[in-house]
Amino acid sequence: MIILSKLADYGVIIATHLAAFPARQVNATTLAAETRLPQATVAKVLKALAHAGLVSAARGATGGYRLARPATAISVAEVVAAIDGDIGLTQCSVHVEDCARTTYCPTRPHWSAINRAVGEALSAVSLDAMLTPAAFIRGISLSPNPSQSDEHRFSA
Amino acid sequence: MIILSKLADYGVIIATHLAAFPARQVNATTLAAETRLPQATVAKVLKALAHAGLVSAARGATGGYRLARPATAISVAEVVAAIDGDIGLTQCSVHVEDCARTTYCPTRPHWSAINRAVGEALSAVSLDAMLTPAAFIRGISLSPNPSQSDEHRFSA
DNA sequence: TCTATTACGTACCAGTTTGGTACGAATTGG
DNA sequence: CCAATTCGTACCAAACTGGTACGTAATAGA
Repeated sequence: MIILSKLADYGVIIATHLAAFPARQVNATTLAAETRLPQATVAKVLKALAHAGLVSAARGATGGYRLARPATAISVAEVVAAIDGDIGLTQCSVHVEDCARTTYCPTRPHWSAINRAVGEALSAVSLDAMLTPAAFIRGISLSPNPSQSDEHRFSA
Repeated sequence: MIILSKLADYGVIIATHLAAFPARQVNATTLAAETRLPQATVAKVLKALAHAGLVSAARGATGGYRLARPATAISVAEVVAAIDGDIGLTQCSVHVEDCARTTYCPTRPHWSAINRAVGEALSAVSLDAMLTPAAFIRGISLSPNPSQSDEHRFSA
């Protein structure tokens, strides 16, 4: 199962790329080329980020985007939420009223604890941290071919 | 955004329900009625759980399903993985080879730490724990209308 | 001040995945 | 031998995601 949508993944890549050059104002086309992402999709992601106030947009001939706040003050959770909406484990976590089993479902109250753990994991990492070498976060190999490591896959 | 698929959510509900009556062998139709879930969907979920070895299926006239292991020895993560597959934050977490940006994408190594946090959050909760009152896990209100609480929603 | 260039923002369309259903094959107890 | 029950496969519909195209707004230069 994949937790993050492609767009949310792109959003983190784009935001991190912006964080790498804080003072620069860059347009969507250039950003797309530098990140190797489709131009139109990048524009769509940037729009969502701008709407959430994470990046500021300047129009006109010399316009472009830049981060609205320092990279240390923007968490991955914010970027993901800007694109995919609030984070919730189950349907009833986000739309409580839609669940017909509200009165007797025994499992529902327990999701909140797991929900919180996920949210905190995403909130704990800032864009700035995404730029630092991975080794600073955990003992992750920086080998050229990280697929040798099992770190990226979680198996029960 | 919703992290768990509906089927995975159903899977936890069904597995928890089975855990509530450990010795009983029950068929899919009865299980569907008791959980208020569509019969055909329950059968599909049970098939996935049986395939993963979490429940044992008995065929024939007096057949049915039961947990293959004690409820304390089955984690929510296993149930989810049985239905939705391995847990991964991003596409490249599960299918590393599919990512064309492998060589220069700076964000990828960092996902593993978040991945691990999510996996541990799901692994830490057993089916047995899902049956105990929520208050034992965190200070969650047990009021008849839990929607009054904000615990279920995570906002950045 | 006008015009042309540049880029943002919105609306629309196609593909894929997920959720749900129905039918047939196999197995066991009476 | 028959009936009941489950497993397994194949199929269909709906929702969502991803991608594209077009219109609108703003600025720089003349």
